[in-house]
Amino acid sequence: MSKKVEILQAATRLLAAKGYKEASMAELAKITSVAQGTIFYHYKNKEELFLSILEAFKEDIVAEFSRFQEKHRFQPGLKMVEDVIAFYLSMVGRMEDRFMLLHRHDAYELARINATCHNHLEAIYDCLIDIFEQAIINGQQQGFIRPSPARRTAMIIFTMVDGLVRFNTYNIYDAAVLYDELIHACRTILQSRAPLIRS
Amino acid sequence: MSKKVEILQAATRLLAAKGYKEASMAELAKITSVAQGTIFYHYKNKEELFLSILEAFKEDIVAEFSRFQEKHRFQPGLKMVEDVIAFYLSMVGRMEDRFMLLHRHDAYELARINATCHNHLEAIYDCLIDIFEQAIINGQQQGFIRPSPARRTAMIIFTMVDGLVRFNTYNIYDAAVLYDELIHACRTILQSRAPLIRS
DNA sequence: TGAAAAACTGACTGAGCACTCAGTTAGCTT
DNA sequence: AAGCTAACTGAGTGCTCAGTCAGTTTTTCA
Repeated sequence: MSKKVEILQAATRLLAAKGYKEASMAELAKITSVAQGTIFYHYKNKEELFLSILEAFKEDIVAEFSRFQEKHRFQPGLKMVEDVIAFYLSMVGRMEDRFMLLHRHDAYELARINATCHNHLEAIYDCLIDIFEQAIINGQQQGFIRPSPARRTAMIIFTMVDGLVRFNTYNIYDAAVLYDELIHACRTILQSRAPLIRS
Repeated sequence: MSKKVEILQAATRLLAAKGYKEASMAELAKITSVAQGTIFYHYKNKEELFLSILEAFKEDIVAEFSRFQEKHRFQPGLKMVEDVIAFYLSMVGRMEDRFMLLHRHDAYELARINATCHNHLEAIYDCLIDIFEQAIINGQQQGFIRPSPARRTAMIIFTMVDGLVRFNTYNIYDAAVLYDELIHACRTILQSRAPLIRS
């Protein structure tokens, strides 16, 4: 593996664990057994390195989405709700570092002044929500999921699932306890035949 | 107002806006028109200042909770769902800085090695979730809300509402668009009489 | 094989940082 | 007014940091 890729991967881990400002280039150099100068040979500066991490994340997320689409296109019924949540959680597990990065403020702060960063973030979130949206549209076509604006419903479901992940990361509550409750809540929101009672 | 309180308030704003590491004591001194030494006269170090901010937040949140309890104890029906969400969102608006701080990683990182910080955070989250839990228990007693483990349901609702706030903070999506969808989803999850269909 | 290009090195720099401390000022008591 | 304490000052200290650069090693390819 090239030094450039090694640096990128180590940087992902380090920046996720410590945050942008706390992670130092000296430590990154030490971890990758490389001189500090080498890092700056491959990446103009710390910011560009950070953007490269985001870009690689974006590409991997998009690839995950295709993978999901192939697997789950013909999955019938509400079982799909569990599946899509399980898929999302497994993805979080496989890309723990990057989801940690996504839960930090560094990227959003940079996005305010850097269009590239903003675009990467937008693409990542669009893709994450696409996963839920596709499942909802699929379920609606089959009649298992009640009609609703699929995109917005997907965003609601996404915030619920992501909230669980966050609880887990923050280490304040045991998120595992909430898993069944979450599935149940999602089913309730989505399923057809449950009459809507407005008070 | 005493210099000590002025420093605390300015620090809250600065740390919320910039994050723990990015916010410098020199800038804080400049903002409050005070010598750097003055800050360290009142607060032993940056960490103690940060803990003081969290402590003040905790106290204010607890006070908000009593305020809410008095106002909403006898609110009937599912209207309460809108009310509790509106109350939460108004609270976020009134204490924007501190909720921003709560959405950063700084506090959770410190909580890992500092018990005081962990306790403050736990107390804050407990209180925030209490607001939703109380409303749910209330609704369940009146028969408007289906029986369920109130605490866990409250946590689910909390993550949804907090997710909306986060979307808004992150500036990636227009969160306002989701408000009606959120209320609708919460009602669906909570209301009685909607039969539970397990596939 | 030799020369050009690419990859890599690490000592160095200047800026910014949290925190200190010897000294000054303001407020309070008697 | 005198004496004491609490509040405040800001230049100074030692340290860490991102980024540089002149020089060395490795790779490429004709």
